[in-house]
Amino acid sequence: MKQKVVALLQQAVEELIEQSVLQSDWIPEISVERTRDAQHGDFASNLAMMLAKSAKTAPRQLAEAIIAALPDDVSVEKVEIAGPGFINFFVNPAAQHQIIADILRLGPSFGKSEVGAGKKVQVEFVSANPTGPLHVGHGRGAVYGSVVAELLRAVGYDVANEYYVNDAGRQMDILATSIWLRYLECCGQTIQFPSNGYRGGYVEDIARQFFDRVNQDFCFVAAEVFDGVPVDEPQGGDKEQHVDGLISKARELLGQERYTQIFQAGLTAILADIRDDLAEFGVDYQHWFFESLLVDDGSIEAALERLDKAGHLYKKEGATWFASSLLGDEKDRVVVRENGQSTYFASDIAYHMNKLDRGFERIINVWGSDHHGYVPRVRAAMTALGADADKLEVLLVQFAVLYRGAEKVPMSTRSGDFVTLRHLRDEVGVDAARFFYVLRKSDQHMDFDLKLATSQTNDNPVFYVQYAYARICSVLRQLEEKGLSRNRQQGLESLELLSTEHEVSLIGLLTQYPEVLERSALKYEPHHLVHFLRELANHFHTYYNAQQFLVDDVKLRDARINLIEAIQQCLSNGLGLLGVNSPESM
RNA sequence: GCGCCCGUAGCUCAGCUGGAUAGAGUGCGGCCCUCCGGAGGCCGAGGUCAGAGGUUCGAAUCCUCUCGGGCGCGCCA
Repeated sequence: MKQKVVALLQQAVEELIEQSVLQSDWIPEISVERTRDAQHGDFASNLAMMLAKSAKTAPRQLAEAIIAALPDDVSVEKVEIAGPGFINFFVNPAAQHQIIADILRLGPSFGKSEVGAGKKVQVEFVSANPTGPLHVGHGRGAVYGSVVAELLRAVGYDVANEYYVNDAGRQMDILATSIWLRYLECCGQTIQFPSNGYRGGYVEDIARQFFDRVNQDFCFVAAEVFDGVPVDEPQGGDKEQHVDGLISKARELLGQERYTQIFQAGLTAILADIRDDLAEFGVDYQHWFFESLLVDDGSIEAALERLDKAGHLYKKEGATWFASSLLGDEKDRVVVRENGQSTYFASDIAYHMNKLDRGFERIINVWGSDHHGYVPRVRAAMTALGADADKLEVLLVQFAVLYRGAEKVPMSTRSGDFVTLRHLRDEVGVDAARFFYVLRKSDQHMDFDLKLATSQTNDNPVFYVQYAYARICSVLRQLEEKGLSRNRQQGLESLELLSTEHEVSLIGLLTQYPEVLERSALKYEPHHLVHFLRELANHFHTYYNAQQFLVDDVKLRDARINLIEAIQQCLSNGLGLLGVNSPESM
C-alpha cells in the first residue's frame, strides 16, 4: 500500500513536470510515512514541503496542485492537506480488509519479501574463543546474530551463519596446559596452579576424562614440570611469563604428538559444549570456520603476500607492519612479530580474504562493542586487499547487565564462576532469554532482569505476547467445544462488518507487518519487530476485552474469527523469526 | 590525553531518510467480567528530550562547544 502511494505521487509529479509547474531536476526521493495519528489518515507525504522552496510556491498551494494531479485509485478514499503542507492519504476500508485474506492465504510466509533475492550474505556471530563455556555476555550476540540472519532470510537473502573458531592462538595453549596440569593432579601430583591458567571446573572435568582414557601416559612429576619456569605473580614474578614457561615445558616434556592430543581433547570437548549450548538456545550455523585452517593451508602467507604486492607492508624493528594508518586506521599494525609468528590480526586479514573469495555480497560481523576499536583496521585490510570495505558491516552488541530484581548479579570471569549461558537458559528459559535479548536496540546497554523474565505476570513482555496467541487458540477451541459453525469463505465475504474502532486499528496494524519486517531486516534492528508484536498483542487484548467474537450473528462471527486467525498467524510468524515459541496454551 | 558510542517520564526503554500535540512498559492513583482464559483491559497524574549556541518552513533527530557516563587505544585474542 505504501508503495502504491509512492507510485501515485510519482505519477502526479510527472504530470506536474509536464505542465511545467515543477522541473525534473528538483525532484527528491518521494517519502511516504505511516501517520502517527489516525486523524491524519493512514499515510502522509511531506513532498509539497520538500518542493516548495525550489518551486517558489507556498507548500499548501503546491500540495493542492499535487493532489489535483493525482490519478484516481480505488483503494484511496480521500486525500487531504494538513498542517504546514502534509498530504494525507486515507485508505479505503475495503482495501485494508484485503490484508486478512492475504494473511490467511499466505500463512507462515505472510510478511516475507524478495528484496534480497539472489544476494549472498554471511553473518558471523558469537565466535567466542573455545577456551570455556559460553557465558551470558555471549548470549546477546548469539540471539541478535541469529535473529538478524533469520530476518534477512525472511526478506529473501541467501544467508550463511558462521562461527569463527579461534583455535590457533596462545589462549588455546594456555587451555591445553591448564588441562595437562589438572591431569597431573589426577596422576597424584600436587600442582601450584598458575594464576593465569583456566581455573574453571570444566577444565578439571576434561582432565579427568582425559586421564580415564590415557591413564599415566602423560604423567610427569611436578618438580620436573616447574623446573626452570619463571615464578608466578603471587611469588613476585610475572604471570604471563610463568604461563608461557609452562606451555614451553608442556611441549618439551610431552613432545609434539602428545601435546597435540591434549590440545585437541580440550578443543573438541569445549567446542562440542558450545555447539550443544547454542543449538539448545535455538542458534544454528551453516559453517564452523577454524582459524587453524588458515594457518595450515598457507592462507595467511597468501594474504600477506597480496598486501605486500600492493605495497601495504613494510618492515620495522624486526617485525612486519601493515600500513593501515593510510587507510583510516589510527596507527599501523604488526602482522608478523619479531619472533616470526603472525598475529591474530594477520589471521583475520586472511579470514576476511577468504570470506570475500567465497563471493558474499555482504559480510556481516557481530562483535561485542568492546571491539569497536578493531573495526577500522579490518576495513583498512579489506580495502588493501582490493575489496570494497562497504561490503563489511560490523554490528556491535553491548553487554547486558544482569539483575535479579534490584540486585546486580556479579559476573567475574576470573575465578571461573561466571554466569554461563546454560545457567541463564535454565533459570529463565529459551523463549524469555531470546525475547529479552532483542527487546532493546543491540548497541545500547541493557539491564536484563532475571526475575522479570521469569515472572508469570503482565509485566513480562514475553508472556504478554505469547498469551495473546494462546488466548486466540483458546477462543478457537471454544468455537469447537460450543459446536458453533465456521465458514472461512463467508467470513472473507463479510469483512466489511469489521468496522468497530478496535477492528479498524487491528487491521491497520496487520497491514504494517511486512513493512516492519523489512525495516527490521534491512537495518539489522530486530527490536522494531519486538515492539510491533507487543503492540499487536496489546490491541488484541483490548479488542478481546471490548468485544465478543463468538456472537450469534453468523456472518459477523465468521468475519471476526478470520480476523483473530490473521492476528494469530502474524504473531506466530513474528515470534518464529525471533526464535520464540507460540504456545497454544500456557 | 586521543578516538568511538551514549544522555528522552521515578525506573527500563522506543522514537523510521529531520515532520504534525515526544510515546510504550513498569511503578503510582482510580476503575472494569452473570460474557470466548483477569497471565487481561480502561482512565489519570508524571517531560527544560543533559545544557548552550547554530543550520531551516520545521530539530529529541543534523553541526559546534560544555557537562556527565561507557568502551577502546599491545609484536593479546
